[in-house]
Amino acid sequence: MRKNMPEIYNLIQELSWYFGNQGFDGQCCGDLSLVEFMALKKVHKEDDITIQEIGSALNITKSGASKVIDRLENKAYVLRKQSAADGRVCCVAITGKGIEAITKIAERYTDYVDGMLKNFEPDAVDNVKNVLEELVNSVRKQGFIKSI
Amino acid sequence: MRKNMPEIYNLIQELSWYFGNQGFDGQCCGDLSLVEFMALKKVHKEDDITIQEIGSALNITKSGASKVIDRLENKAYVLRKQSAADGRVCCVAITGKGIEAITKIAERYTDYVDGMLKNFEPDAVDNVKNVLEELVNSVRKQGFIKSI
DNA sequence: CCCACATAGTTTCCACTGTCAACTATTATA
DNA sequence: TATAATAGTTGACAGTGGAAACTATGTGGG
Repeated sequence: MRKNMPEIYNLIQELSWYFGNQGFDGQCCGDLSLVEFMALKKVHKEDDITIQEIGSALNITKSGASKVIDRLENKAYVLRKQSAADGRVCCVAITGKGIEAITKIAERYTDYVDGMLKNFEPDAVDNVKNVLEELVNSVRKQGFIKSI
Repeated sequence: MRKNMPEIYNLIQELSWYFGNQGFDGQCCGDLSLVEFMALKKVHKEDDITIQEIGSALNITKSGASKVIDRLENKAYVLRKQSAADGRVCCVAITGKGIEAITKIAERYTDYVDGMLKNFEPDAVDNVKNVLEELVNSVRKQGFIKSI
């Protein structure tokens, strides 16, 4: 095992706790839970995304994904429409209200991050961004941690 | 709003998703959920910690914390004992089995992190560690994100 | 062209979680 | 000593996601 790895793991896990479900009392903003918000972000980034794609992006089953989308649809943040190419496929699209919600929440988080880094020099901020980009690239490449 | 903040926030959130509850299908290792594991880590770091301290460290209610400790105690990973100084206070201590479990899980995560960083030069690894330390110090200072 | 099979999504049943509020037990205070 | 404050537990409850069965649509071999 290489040097520093246990420390790095502990640091990532602690940081993640603050940005995870427990970080904000179950509601990330208004009426959205964290999964709902993450799913909404996916839909925002990739319009006409399918249920399964959402599920695998978030590491939940298609059954779970279907329910997350149910909730988002009930709140009028997304719309389901049948794919023209394949009648089985359900294309999910974000609504104006959805974009509004996502924007507001992202602002709130960004404020929080801004507060975190308020004493960082511009160079240090750039370095933070670069490190995080490299870490995120790595986790994307590795995929989710497999449970035993 | 300063430059890079939205990007940094998005990167942290994506990274956190991989290390959060969804990152490993609800079970982080063997028979522990993520909250249970985080609570166990707290107990390990600070022996004779109280229920409320665990709750506030993890941002859950004392009721929730009590149940997490219930589960850990049923699995024989921790022990409850009454405080000698104050009969109301419940000191929680980790057992040998608990230490074993925590060690095994930490190893698994550390392997994963090691895989993430396998192509990083030693200097880059040090830089990652420093950045994460600074970020964690910042979140500790700011505390949990308040929901609206 | 039809039937078997594959695939996308939904639904039902279920177990797990954490909160709220009420409760018990203990300690502090006036 | 009576009252209030505090630590922790418990019961009722709602939210959540998984497994498996189900529906509906598409595909391919005969």
